[in-house]
This record gives sequence, C-alpha cells and structure tokens, in this order.
Amino acid sequence: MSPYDPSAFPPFAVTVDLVVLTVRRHALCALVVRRGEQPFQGRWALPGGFVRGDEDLAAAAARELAEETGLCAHDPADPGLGNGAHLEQLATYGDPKRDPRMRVVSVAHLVLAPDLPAPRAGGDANSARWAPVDELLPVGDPASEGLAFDHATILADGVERARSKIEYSSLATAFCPPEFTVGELRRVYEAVWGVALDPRNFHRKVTGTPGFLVPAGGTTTRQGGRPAQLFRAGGATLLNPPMLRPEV
Amino acid sequence: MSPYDPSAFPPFAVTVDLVVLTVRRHALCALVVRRGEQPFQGRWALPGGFVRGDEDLAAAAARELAEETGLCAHDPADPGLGNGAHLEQLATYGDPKRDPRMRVVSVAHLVLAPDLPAPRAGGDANSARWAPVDELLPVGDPASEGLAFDHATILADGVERARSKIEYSSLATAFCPPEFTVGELRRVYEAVWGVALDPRNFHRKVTGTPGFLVPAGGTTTRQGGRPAQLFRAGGATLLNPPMLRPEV
DNA sequence: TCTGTTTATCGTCAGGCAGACGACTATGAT
DNA sequence: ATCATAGTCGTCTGCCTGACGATAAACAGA
Repeated sequence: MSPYDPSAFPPFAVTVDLVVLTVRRHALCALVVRRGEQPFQGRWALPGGFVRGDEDLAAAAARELAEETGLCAHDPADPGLGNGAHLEQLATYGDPKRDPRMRVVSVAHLVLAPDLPAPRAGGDANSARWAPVDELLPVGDPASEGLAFDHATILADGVERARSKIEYSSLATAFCPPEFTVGELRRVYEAVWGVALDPRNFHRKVTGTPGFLVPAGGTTTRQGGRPAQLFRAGGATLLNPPMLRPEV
Repeated sequence: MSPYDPSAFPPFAVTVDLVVLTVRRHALCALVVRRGEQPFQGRWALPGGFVRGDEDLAAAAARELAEETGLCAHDPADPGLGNGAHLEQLATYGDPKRDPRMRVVSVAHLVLAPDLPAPRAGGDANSARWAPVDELLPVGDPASEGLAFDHATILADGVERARSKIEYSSLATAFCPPEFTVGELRRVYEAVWGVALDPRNFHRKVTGTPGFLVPAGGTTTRQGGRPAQLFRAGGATLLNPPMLRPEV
C-alpha cells in the first residue's frame, strides 16, 4: 500500500440509509419516503443521506433520523431514557452498480421506535409514510417494483435483524412507550414475528426473567378488559434463556 | 438532496479490514500484519486494503484474504466445499479521526478459517503472524499500545461476533478441516469461548442435532486415545435449540 | 342490575433438554 | 501388563416450555 496519494484510491460517496421500524395497529411498519428525483423518481425509498465530512457514521444516522421523524436517537451506550429510539448499525451495501450515477457505499442503520404520530418530511405529508413491511416486501421478490435501489434488500435485512434480536435481548421494549403492559409487549412480539403467542406463558416468561421488567407502580385499562400492571424496561439487555420464536 | 454534483458530498476512501480467526494449539488466534509505514509504523494491524472502483465489498475482502493467506473465501450463499473459509461482513467503522491522514471508512469483515500453515505476506515471514487474541486484546484496554488505528476495537467486535455466532449456528465447523471428530469440534468451542465443556454432554448435543454432523465414514486417532469417528459439516446452518455458552 | 365480552393473571401438568457424573471401550506409551 | 488418554453410551435430576384450566377485574349493552 503506497502512501496516501489521492490518485491511489477511487473516491466514494458514503451515505447512511435508515430502516426505521415501529408497530402500528398490530403490524410491523417501516418508514419510507417518496423520491422526488431521478433515478427511481416517485418510488418509495428508505430515508437517508450523505455523511458529512466531519461526521461519524452513527451521528449521521442520528441526524437523518431527527430530520425525518423528530426522534432523538438513543445511543446504546447511554442508558438515558426519554423518547429515544434504539439505533444500531445494520450493514453496509456497496455493490458498484447499486446507484446508477456513481459509486455510493451506504451504511444502513436500524432504528426501533415506539408508535409515533404521522411522520413529517419537510412538511409534505404525502412524501413520507409508515408502510407495513409485508406490503413493502412482496413474498420472494427482492427486486420487484417496490422500493428504490437495493432498499428492499436492506429492509429485509433490517426486519430479519429485528426479528432475531428480540429473541435474545430486551430490545422489544424499544417498540413500546416508556410505560407499558405485558400485553402490549406481547403484541409487539406478535406483530414482529407474525405469530400468536400464549398470553399466560408469555406473562410467566417476561415477569419471571429477573431484570427484564420493573413495575412502574400503576395500572392501565387502555387496552380494554381487566386493568393491567404497568412496567418499565429493566436494566437487563440480554435474555437468558432467550424467548423462543415458535417453529413454523 | 440535490443532483449528484461531485462538490455536494465529501469524498471518502473506502477500505476493507479483515478479522481472520483460527484455532491453533487450543487458542483463538487472529492474523495480524506488521505495518511498514507511517502512521503506526512497525505496529501490528489487521490486514486490509482499498476497495477498487469497480469492486463489491465482499469481493474486495475475498481478494485481500487471498493475497494475505492464499485462502479461498467461501461465499455463504454457495455451499461449495474445498478449503474455503467462512467470510461475512462484520461492521463498518467511520470515525472521522480514525485515520490521521484522511477520511477513511473501513468495512470490516470476519473470516473463520481452519488452522493453516504459517501465513505468507509478500514472502516476508516476519511481517505477518497468527497471534492469540488474548495477547492482542489486553483486558479492559481497547486503546492500549496494541494494534494500530482502531483495530483493537474491530478485533474485539469480530471475536465477540464469532463467540456468539457459534452458539446458534454450525459456524464452528468453519474452524475445522473438512473432516473432523467430535472432540476436535469441542476443542474449537473451548478455545473460542475459553471454557471447558463436558465431553459427554457435548457429544450428545452435536450428534443429536439432526443435520449438524454427517458421518464421513472413517475414524482417526490423530488426537491420541481411542479412535474417534470422523464427521463432515451437515447442511443445517441454524442450531435450534442453541448450544448454550456456560455462565460465568 | 345482570350478563356477556375482553383482557390480565395465577396454577397445574407432562415432555424435553441440559448439567452432573458413572461406566465402559479402544487406542498408544512405558 | 499397566497406565494414560480420548471417545461413547447411559442415568438421574432439575428447569423450562407448551398446552390449557380457572379466576379476576374492567366495560358494554339488555
């Protein structure tokens, strides 16, 4: 490797793309924005943008997230609360032909957020929306007429990461408001995995895992039925033994 | 986002860095090369290099791997055998100050390889070696006088990925030669996790998991003691239920 | 007010799996 | 022959999970 002569390496553009997931009305949804320019003009795409010259990758992702949703990203290292969403790096996509205009390497990030009011994208309500991932990812069709660029692949990878990670971590609480009931948490698992879980066994599992949930000292009846105890996410981040995703 | 005016985004250099892990003499080892130039001249670093202008990220990683070790990377999508090592993307590191000379974004990849003969790095036997990861990662000291750049962090992330991934996948077989015994596989787990496992329970677990191991139809006594049956890695990639890493 | 519906929560029971560990087998070394 | 080393098969016990019965506490409507 020779000294850093600018002609010794090809120049790349580096972007961040965001897979922002939430649970709305019992469905796992992703944030998508409508493209206003070529290529893929008019098509839906994942939010994202260029990394600035003096900016860390995670900072760029957090900035884009704030610009698109107003969410304050929550550094995993910082256990501060608030309305912070979970943000983590997902993977990097750098196929030479993924953008027809130039060489772009995109560092995708995964964001898990509680259910939010309608997204705001530059004030234009028509240019950003929450879409159920099932609509964005038609079965077995990673390159269909869906999302722009390779964003269907990125979204699929993000969804798979979320599905597997809630198995062995307490990350599902990132989809919930600060205080939530066991039933609300169960509906998160059901929406993300697309399965029905036994309420009694789920209750036993989550309340029996030390450090997973801490009582918040109140009840709510916002789901109807008998009032349910309110909990906050506990300090435990790793679930051992994991919550098993039901087989096919 | 304006049209792609080259002045609208800062130029980046994109590199791949490799965390190449193997098990030698009961210890988890990583491949490191000695830097011949500034900065960090004379220090050990992870192998890596620039991504070419028309090259995919995985292809760049496979090319660097072949250049450094002669190993043929093994695309996870292609279940072909041979001496192919497992290669997967690890994470991307893009702190603006991680390279003092310029803005470099590095896409780290993880390689798991069976024990190899001594590495060859441009014919200079003194410029590349297998080092036990315990020596490269002094306890609680991610920024010590060890590896160059942020490579200690990258290595730590790669080791942690390997440690957790052999729990729920059959990836540990990537550390073994094409035919291996249950005991050899167990010693892989013991080296990667740094624990002792019960040979009887381990044998029951791996032979009882359908699709994990297939008999290769022979025995060997290369480890001493009673001859052991030889196995090949089966088709199953996911271990369910996982192999549990013992608690502290 | 009574009754049905909804959701939450507690209990019971059987099967499966993991950890601890005993027993036996088949090699090579001394 | 004896020992040391590894491999392989079993047993037992405790824990966890899945299936599911039963009870509790709210609301809606007759």
